[in-house]
Amino acid sequence: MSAHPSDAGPPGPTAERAILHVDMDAFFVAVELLDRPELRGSPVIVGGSGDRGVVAAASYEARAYGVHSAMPSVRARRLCPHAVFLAGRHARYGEVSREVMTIFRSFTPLVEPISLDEAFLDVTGAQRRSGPAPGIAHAIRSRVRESVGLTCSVGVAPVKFVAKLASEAAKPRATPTGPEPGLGVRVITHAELLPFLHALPARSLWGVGPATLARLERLGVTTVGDIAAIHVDTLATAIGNSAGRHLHALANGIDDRDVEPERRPKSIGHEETFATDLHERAALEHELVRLADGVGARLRAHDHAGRTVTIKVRFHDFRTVTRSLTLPSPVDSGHAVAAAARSLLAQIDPAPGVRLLGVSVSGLADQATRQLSLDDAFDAERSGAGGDEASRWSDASYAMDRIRARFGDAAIGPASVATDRGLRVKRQGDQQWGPGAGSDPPDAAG
DNA sequence: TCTGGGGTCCTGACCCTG
DNA sequence: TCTGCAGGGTCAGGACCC
Repeated sequence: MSAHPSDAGPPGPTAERAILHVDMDAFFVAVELLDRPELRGSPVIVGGSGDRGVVAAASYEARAYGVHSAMPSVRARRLCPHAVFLAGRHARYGEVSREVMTIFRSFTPLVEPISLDEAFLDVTGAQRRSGPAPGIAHAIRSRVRESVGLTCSVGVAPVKFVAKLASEAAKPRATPTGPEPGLGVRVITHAELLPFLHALPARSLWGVGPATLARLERLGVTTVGDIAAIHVDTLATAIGNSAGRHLHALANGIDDRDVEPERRPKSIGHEETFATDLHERAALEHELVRLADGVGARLRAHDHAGRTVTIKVRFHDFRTVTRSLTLPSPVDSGHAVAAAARSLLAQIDPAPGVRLLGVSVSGLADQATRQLSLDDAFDAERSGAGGDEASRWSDASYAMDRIRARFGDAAIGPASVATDRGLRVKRQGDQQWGPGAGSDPPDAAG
């Protein structure tokens, strides 16, 4: 168990563990409606509008037509031709998300954000100050509605994954006649845990996707109750040791994972699907530099550096390959990431056509705790006090960050990402759901 | 009916080292 | 010196999540 900050207070010996899962209702769409109230009551879809885009969120009016998140935008448009398509504003959603998380933290410091629109809260200790967990759940809903103008659904349970399933059960539903309000708060007590769980379809367990479900069905398993009843070794043989034991525990209501307020990222990356496939190596290298520049900027913004550089290439037929390289010491400059990524790209023939390119860095370490490698030390000695080439690029990158902070992202960048229309800079969320309709094709390097 | 972007975790193959 | 083995690191891919 992680230490409970004194503010939350340690749970008494008889206090039942109380976990909340708070999930904003149709978050991206709800934020858009907040800013454009004239769209209320209409089918609204947030997502990529181009041929290769997907739906990020759909209003309950759009869901009534069968539209749901992750659906290709082309199909969504066919199902609901009169829907209003919005491109999505990642920065705005982040802003509202921070407001909502601040409200959560006013109830307990033990808040684990899962994404922009949902979080786990451990209110075990907070119950002494604020009363029983169901009351806290209702108070959070009211506060979010009053302060931000959005609605959310809350699940309350003794364990994390059941709290999540409970919030799902509390959500509004889309029906052909219009949105049907949900419970808002669903509480699952210790006594209700197994009956609630065992009636659910196996697919609702965290970790059961299409592939695992197919294997489970071959065992005759269709519900969570079936998973609980089957022998753990049979499950481990069918879906792998780790996953099998984990699912068996979940199905029996066992989940000792704590709410972790400070989760550190394990990798940082960018990937992008192109509006049209790229066949030329030069064009791909050009995109690679742009993506690597964005990754480097984020590494430095989080004060991280990483040793393993991975590229991901998805071909026109959706075949996807990854290539990775572990460097002797951590890097944080776009230049160093691009150099490693370029050597990996050299192993791949782009001739069949590449639809997606990605660059990521893992094996992250804090800059502050970063050890000077032997190579660094030798280089520093060879070249005097100036350090090695990598650290000079790192210094240059930090200087670039300061210029961007003052004059904007497009003020400075790698020469190879410059076009006659200015710098094409990659930033998180600027193409979240696929290339938009009429996106500019990437420029070939020249 | 065509499949985004940003992640995490797990597994298996392979290689190196003691 | 050779062989077998165990363990760790790296690499690639799959599955899953929001």
